[in-house]
Amino acid sequence: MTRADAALAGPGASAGDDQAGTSTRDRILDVAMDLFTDQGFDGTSMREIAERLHISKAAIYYHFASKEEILMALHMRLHDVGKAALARLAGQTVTLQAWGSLLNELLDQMVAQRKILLMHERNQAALEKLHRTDHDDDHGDIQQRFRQALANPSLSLRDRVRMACSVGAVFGGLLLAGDAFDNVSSAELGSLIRDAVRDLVADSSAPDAG
Amino acid sequence: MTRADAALAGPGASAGDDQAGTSTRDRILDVAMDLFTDQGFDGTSMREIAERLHISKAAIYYHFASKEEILMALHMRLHDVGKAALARLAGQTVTLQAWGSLLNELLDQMVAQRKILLMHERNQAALEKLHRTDHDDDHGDIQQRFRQALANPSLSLRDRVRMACSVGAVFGGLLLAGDAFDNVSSAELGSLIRDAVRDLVADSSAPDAG
DNA sequence: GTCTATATAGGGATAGAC
DNA sequence: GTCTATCCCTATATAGAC
Repeated sequence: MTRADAALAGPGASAGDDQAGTSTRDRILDVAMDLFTDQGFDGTSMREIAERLHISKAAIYYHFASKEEILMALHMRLHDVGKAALARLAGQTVTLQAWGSLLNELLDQMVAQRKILLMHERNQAALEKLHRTDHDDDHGDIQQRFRQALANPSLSLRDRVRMACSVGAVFGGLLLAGDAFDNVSSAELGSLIRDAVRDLVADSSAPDAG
Repeated sequence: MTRADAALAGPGASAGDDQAGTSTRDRILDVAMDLFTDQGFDGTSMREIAERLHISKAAIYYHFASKEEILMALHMRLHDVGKAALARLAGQTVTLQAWGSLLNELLDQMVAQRKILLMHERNQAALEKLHRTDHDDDHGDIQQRFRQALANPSLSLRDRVRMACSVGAVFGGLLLAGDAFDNVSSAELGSLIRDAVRDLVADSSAPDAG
């Protein structure tokens, strides 16, 4: 019996660490995150992960039952962050203003987690497949909820487009620049993006769209 | 000898078509675009593409020498669009205002090409590998130029972040909503995104950042 | 906890008939 | 221009020794 069998049940701590990694498990996750981001999930083999850590392929299977379980563990690192915030929105209609303040609250965490955010953005296909396979998870997926809000017919089209644009703006500021903003402090980058988002969700009254 | 040998030399017309596809070659590209978007490049096999078209795997190899050549052909569909516009920026420093008007010009085309834009966003890893392999192309890559502009030290950090955010906003408005905006006309969606971008690049004078 | 095999499957690509 | 059949490689995952 391997550790991987119990891995799904109790994740323990280690979720928030970034440099982390005294444990082999965390080091596997860190390396996998980098490789999945650069080469994609399908473009990365267990052999590559093992080689970079100077361990064997089978050693990884001691910690994770499958390659997909590695991806799932990485997904959970991010998912837990937005979970609480998104729960607040359950049931109620999300206005543009509410959206802005939610984004405002989440921004610091998004800046901190931008590496894993990038991994998500670049592995949408693999992550969707994961969600289709494991439909035993009761987690209302974040993206799904997000799209529900954007489809809400009680909001004006203008506001819904603004909501989508504002999230895109955050992603753009964090991820689109490549390494151009790597030397910028998280606080400063967060502050600048915050200002930009504010301009997008500030209601200068809807002009014509309904 | 197969057609695939000549495919790299002369692409012919067919680049701008969207529903297109009387020719087998175009139908292959259309199907591949959808599958690459949904399942990822690596997650899609030649067998799947062939099956959906009710032709054989080998039939595809008559039109394309490799799977990567299909991806490259799709890449070119989008690349040609931004090429001309980006050429204007060569050499000169790109201000936030110039960035805004460039984006403004490109927006209609981006709306029209949003399907292929989404395919690009979701297959970054495969596309980068493509560019690493084929370094015989003289095309200054779009993303590369874009990141150069964002790294330009003669611009304030604030403006550079705004530039990244504004592009992200366009992507967000076009792609992040899933199918929520599918029923919206291109003209209206474009107009709403345009307004959002204007708010981001409008200079209300830089506050403190340098 | 980590190793060396190995089973098994699937993918990309080619050959050659029609 | 499309087919069938096949080659070859790499990947995931497992078995079992240490």
